Amino acid sequence: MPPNAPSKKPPKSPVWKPSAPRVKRPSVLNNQRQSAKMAPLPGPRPSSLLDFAIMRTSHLFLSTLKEAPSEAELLSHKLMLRAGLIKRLGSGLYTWMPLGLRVLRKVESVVREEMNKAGAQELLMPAVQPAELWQETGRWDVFGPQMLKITDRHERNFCFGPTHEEVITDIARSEIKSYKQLPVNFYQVQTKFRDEIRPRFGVMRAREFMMKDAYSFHADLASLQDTYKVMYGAYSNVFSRLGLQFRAVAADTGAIGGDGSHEFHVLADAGEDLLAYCPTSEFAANVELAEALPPAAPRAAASEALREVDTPKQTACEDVAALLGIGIERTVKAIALVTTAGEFVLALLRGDHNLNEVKIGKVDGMLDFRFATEEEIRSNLNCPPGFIGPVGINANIRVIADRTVAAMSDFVCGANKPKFHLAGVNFGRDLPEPAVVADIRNVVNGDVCPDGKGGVLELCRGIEVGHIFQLRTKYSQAMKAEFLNEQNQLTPMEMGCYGIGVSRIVGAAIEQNHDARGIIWPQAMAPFAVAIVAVGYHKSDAVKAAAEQLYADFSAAGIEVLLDDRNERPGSMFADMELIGIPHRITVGDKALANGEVEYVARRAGEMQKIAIGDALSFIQQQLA
RNA sequence: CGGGGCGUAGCGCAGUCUGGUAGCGCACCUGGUUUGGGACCAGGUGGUCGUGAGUUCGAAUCCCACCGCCCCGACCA
Repeated sequence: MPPNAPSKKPPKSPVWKPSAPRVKRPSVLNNQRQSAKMAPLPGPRPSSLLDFAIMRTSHLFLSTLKEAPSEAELLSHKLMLRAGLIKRLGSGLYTWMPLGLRVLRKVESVVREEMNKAGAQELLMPAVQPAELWQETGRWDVFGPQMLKITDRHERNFCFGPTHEEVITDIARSEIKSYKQLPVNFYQVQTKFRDEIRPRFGVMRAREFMMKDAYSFHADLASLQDTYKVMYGAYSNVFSRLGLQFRAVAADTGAIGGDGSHEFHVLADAGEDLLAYCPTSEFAANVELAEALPPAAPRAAASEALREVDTPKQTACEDVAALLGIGIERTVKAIALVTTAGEFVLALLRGDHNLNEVKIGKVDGMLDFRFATEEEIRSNLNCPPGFIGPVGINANIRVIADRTVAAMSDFVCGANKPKFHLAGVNFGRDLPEPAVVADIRNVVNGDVCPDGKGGVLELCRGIEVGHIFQLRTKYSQAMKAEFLNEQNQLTPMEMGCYGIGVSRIVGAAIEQNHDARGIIWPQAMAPFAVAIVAVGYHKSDAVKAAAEQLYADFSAAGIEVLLDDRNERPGSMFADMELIGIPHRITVGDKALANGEVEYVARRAGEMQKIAIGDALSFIQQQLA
């Protein structure tokens, strides 16, 4: 405690309590301390928030690292830590340092502009929400451990908001009484908290994160669909403006059905979602949902005789195929599953295909299935795993065949006999036709696109950065958010909700835009548009004067510029500017200056070119246009 | 929560097996020499070795418990 701290305890329950009570100091003292610290800075420096666009490295809090902390695995996470954008406080909790916050604000502002343009209105709801609202919709219990529940001094229950449907619906029901007030679309940019099972990848899967969430209210479904389309467009604009490669994909609409939900993914190899898309059409879907069409050609007639083949050690389809010298697409694998009702089921897939658990879950009775244990396989088929197949099994074991398998003939599968497989197997002759034929596999590269336009699917990975959803009346009914329509009837409002992971976008953008030297910011989210590196600033008056002049000119032109005026070696300055990803760099040095020139390097292209110093401003303006 | 790994200076690591004055590189501070791709020399600052409890004359090191973090699986912006 400072010597002049009050000896009296603060009052017990003050209306307002400063976190560190101390006697008021003359403000002059503070100013003196500040100016004493900051006075030695050369040249003009930012004196207020109005000068936000103007910055120099001798003033900016920059903390770069040569080595990434071991906590980070993912490249974007490492780079964010090395560039000093973020700092970890706890698992899934990050401080946005000044440089990082500039980036986050850039993303926010693009999002705000597009939301406003789309007719949404910004508001700000509390981060902490009373339990009662969540109990109304039943989600207090349903949301589960992902929700951070807290208790106040009166033992009342609250949560730190993981999302805001309940709060916004509460607002709507108390404010909106008439169809004349509809439609309306509210949004906010808020800190959310979701107690993730396993936070990882830095800000890409943090527990506390920044999200833009919008909620629209409508008198009817047509109006909801209109706004949904507008928001779809707004989201596309946001990600385009941010300079990201992205894809909107059809998402699971669950019980609601219809064309009601899309996810927006930034394409990146490190993405957690696998996507299928068609390069020649608009089709794109999460692999969990992408339909695998039945083969175009009907099943060929049987041409081989059924025979047993020796497969002493071959349990995997690819090994069996290799042993027999046939393609793996001639093999069929059987996967043993057990339903919650205890039914033992065989799922048949082509050897090179993989089971899609979401799809098979939609087959009758297969909701909440699990994989059979080795004991269950042995007792039902009298055979160890690795050699099981659909031939000669007990007639009451249900066989679910993938569409592809159902169209196969003369295939190879397990013989239900250790160390043997069967070849030349044919449905209808060697075993009954399968009880169920369904789409139960993941699509693969080269599958025919299900939109019927003749394209062929490709797979890629994506990071989900946005999700739009037609909620319909789920919340408005539960919470009685009703209005009077033109016929004077009380009607629940149609609702839509639209989320963007603002902080996640920063990580996703780096994942998509980096090289060995560091981050390469897309223009729209760069913390600074231009870096001026002054080589020999503290040694050469000419360099100093030229760099300061450019800095002043750029600033006056409204360009966000970072002047590197440190007394560092050039290598360090270049390395720092590259690590933090400034898209354009002007180098001012004695050599080029002697010819009246400066050097320009684009962060991405990396090739240096000389520019007359008088042309620097217009040249950069051209680059930024 | 299950399986694996790690906690030693701001960051990266050695030391732990076999107990005996806590080390290296980077960063930071002072002085000097340097200055177009992360300089060099000299001198320095900084660690109750994650926490607690034990064993021991003596614990970073051995024993026990706890906490935290990271990686692999089920959640999602």
